[in-house]
Amino acid sequence: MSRLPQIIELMRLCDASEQDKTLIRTLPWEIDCSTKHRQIVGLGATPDFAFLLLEGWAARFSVRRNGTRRITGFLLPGDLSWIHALAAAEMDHAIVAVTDCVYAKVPAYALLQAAGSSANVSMALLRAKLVDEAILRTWLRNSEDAERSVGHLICELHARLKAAGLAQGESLQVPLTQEQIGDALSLTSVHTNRMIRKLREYGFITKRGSQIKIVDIDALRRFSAFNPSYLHQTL
Amino acid sequence: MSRLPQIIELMRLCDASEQDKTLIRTLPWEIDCSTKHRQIVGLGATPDFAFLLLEGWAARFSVRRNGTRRITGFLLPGDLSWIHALAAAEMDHAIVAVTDCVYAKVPAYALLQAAGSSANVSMALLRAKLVDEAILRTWLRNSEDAERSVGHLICELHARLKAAGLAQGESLQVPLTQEQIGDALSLTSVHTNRMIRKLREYGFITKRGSQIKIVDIDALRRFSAFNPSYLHQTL
DNA sequence: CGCCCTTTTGAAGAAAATCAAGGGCAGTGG
DNA sequence: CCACTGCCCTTGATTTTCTTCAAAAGGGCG
Repeated sequence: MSRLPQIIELMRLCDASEQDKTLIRTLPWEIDCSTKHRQIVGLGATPDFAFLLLEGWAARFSVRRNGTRRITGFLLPGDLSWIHALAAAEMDHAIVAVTDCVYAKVPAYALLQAAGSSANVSMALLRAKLVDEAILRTWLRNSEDAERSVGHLICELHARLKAAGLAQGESLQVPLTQEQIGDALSLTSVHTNRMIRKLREYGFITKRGSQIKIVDIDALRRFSAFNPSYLHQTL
Repeated sequence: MSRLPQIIELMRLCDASEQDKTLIRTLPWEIDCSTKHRQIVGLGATPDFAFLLLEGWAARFSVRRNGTRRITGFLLPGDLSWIHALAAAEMDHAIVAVTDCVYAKVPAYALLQAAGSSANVSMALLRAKLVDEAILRTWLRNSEDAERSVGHLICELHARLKAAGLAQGESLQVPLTQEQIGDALSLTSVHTNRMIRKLREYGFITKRGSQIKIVDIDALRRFSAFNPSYLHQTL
């Protein structure tokens, strides 16, 4: 399983010199996996490893006191979660497998050392964090209108999957239930369903099972006020 | 104006050695100020300096296409904004002065260099970022109920002001209009007003002008599901 | 086939937005 | 010193959006 070096997110984000690439390639790691719905990193845990998702989807997940859930972010293949590990801090949320997942665990000390010895590597981590933060801000900003929120999420997932080489053209595989989409947007599953139907009625998307096809991406992006620049994709 | 070294956020966040302290103290900086409502860092700008707020309040600010605003974070005295500068990235939002402000601009290259030469300094930046992110996540999670959201924001501001030595006991000065609070919580000013009234009626707070007194902080925190641990305050 | 999970639809109710109009207060200028 | 002005807060009435409750209809898999 020598896939890690090929897909590691870091390389997408820095002008890695050969030296940096070697540094990343020689990071120690350990492959692990999780079945659907299992918690990968628990609330309150202090992980001693950075977490690189290789296959499957995961979500950052909180439970409110009243029992409702809130998803505060999706992790797609290639995404890295490292800040709690490097800062030796307790998780303020959990990471849960949305589908069966395969992931690599990179020891925090090793990543810290790599970052300390290469400005490019720490810059790459920084840029990844910038994007994480921009996504969170965008989720906050989006709470404008339910149909646009759903549209925006589809645009975000499409752009991120495409950058990771996981979307064919304007089609994407979204292994989320409408309840999970609702948990991410603070909508009920019933209302989420109606908003998705509206997007279909408007002619923005078609859908077969979990396969979504964006019919007119420019129109959907305009409708949802989606501007991909905040994702800082260097494609 | 040699206040910078005393209040710099970094020192609160790392076990700074004498060497680190010297490193921080000798950072170059430039004092600047802004009047109320003026934009300090614009959308789309690529700031070449980190921004340390010394006096006054500022807000991270986006405008939706329909003209409504969204505040995605408040900057209080002692808060540092650096990631866009260090990553040389365009701002995906603006920073606006809520009140008249005094702030220090620390050149990005100097901060980058300091972080590169001290693991403690970069760890401090990391921990500050962890808190920023946790606050964003918490704002997302809070969209549960308007009265609790207002209560939670009051608790957050109180905890942060207290940590910065800017709150006397359970009283705090909040120089925000109800419209701005609404912009931060995605509520209209009318509804924000009603929710604040409810908090008063419930006996959680009293208010005279912009001075808020929390009558029973444990009760308000319980009501609003506020748990200060995500702020990682080391007090 | 039958079961469970998810999607879909309907109807009623709650939460928040919108529209509209006063009222308080601080600052300004006559 | 008082009227005027602008900004913000406050309250009421109405409408929209979203939730809640309920039930039926796929759809994949043992």
